[in-house]
Amino acid sequence: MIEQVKGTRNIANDDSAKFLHVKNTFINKFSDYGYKYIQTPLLEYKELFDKSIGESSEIVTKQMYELKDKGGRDLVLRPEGTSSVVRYHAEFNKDNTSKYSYFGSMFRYENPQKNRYREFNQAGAEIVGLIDIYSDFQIINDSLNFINNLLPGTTLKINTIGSIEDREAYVKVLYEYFSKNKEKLSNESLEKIENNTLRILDSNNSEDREIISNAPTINEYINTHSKENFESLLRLLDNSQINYEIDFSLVRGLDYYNDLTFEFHTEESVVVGGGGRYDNLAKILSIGDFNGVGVAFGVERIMNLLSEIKISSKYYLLGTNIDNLTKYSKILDENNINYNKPSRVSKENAQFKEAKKLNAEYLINADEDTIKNLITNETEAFDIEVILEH
RNA sequence: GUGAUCGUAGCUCAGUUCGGUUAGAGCGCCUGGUUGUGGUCCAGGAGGUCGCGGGUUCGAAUCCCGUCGGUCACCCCA
Repeated sequence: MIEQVKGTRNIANDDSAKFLHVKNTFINKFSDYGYKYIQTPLLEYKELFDKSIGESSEIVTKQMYELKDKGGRDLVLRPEGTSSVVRYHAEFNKDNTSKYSYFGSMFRYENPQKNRYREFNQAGAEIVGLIDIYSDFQIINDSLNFINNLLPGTTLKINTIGSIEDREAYVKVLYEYFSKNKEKLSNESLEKIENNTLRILDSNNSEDREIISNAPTINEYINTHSKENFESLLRLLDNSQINYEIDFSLVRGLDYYNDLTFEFHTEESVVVGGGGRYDNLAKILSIGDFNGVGVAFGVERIMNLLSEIKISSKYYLLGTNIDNLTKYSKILDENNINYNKPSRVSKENAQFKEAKKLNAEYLINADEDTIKNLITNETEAFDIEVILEH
């Protein structure tokens, strides 16, 4: 038996309807809001993510699917979507400001568990170009409208992490603080002191809790401009009656963020999406000097929280005579009626069972020239005019 | 990368402790009949490299080692 590749998923059976529901809702909503759907390649140069996500991030150091193609190029299966959108924008749309939405597979090599797979789908939106606080606001506002349509009760957590320079200064202070308190830190956190100091802050380890709670907060190191922006954004949210929770420990996994970071938490405390501002990403990639703000949702995380979606076919065409079946198919097709039918000419009882299983409303019997309402159990002579009126 | 746990029919599982005829059940599927109060019922049937590889043994679904995969947690993250 050849089994599936570890961490990949087959979207089939009950998942199919959920997947399509999430995808259609996302694309329709964001397209109504004016975001242009974009599909970028699954393959990108490794360099794109080395530079954008940052060499200190685990995504780059451990989790990328890397491959060399036959021309010797260093490629990766994309681990996230923002970098590709920004690459596209710089190449084909540089001087404009655009809203983009995307939907598709991302790849990260890590051990699978609930809500985390090696190939997973992200639904994302970006505003790239010349942007301001209103751009930040609408990414959050549009995201909340989308996610609360699927998962009511999902809430916003928000933070500002200041400029990249602020963060560098803060990391230095934090490094000194943790170095002085090394003996109180857990082994896991000790490993992070040199390369990933910031991440010690969101350790769940009980040993670390006290030392973290007394650590200097980033708040003191954030420049006044960033602070003012954050406060105006919070005012915009207040005015729109959007609830939020400020969480100073909210840092994102990707290095390119500055100022705004946010996450969406469901009632079950699952983080189904997150995003932030990335004003320096184009500069980091040396492809331009424009800004951006974006969001990404974990499609499987949303799917795992949806209750079962039942799909039904309104009409089911039944028959044990192939000529009768094809005759009725022609009539129905010509009148643009969607209907289901048996995969082959099987026994009548089996066809009837299938029609019931698929929650069909009407059963067209090609052998008897009748149509039966399966809810009221009334049978009458088949008449295409009656169907067209349904 | 680390740890726990599982893998027997399409699905859910029994059998594994303590090795022993031909590996079972329910559901689903197929055929014939029955049924128009049509999902029922009756009869028959198909379907299994016991995840894979190696080892121990007269003999392995069962014991040992390895490996692949599922689930969950840590790390990390959407």
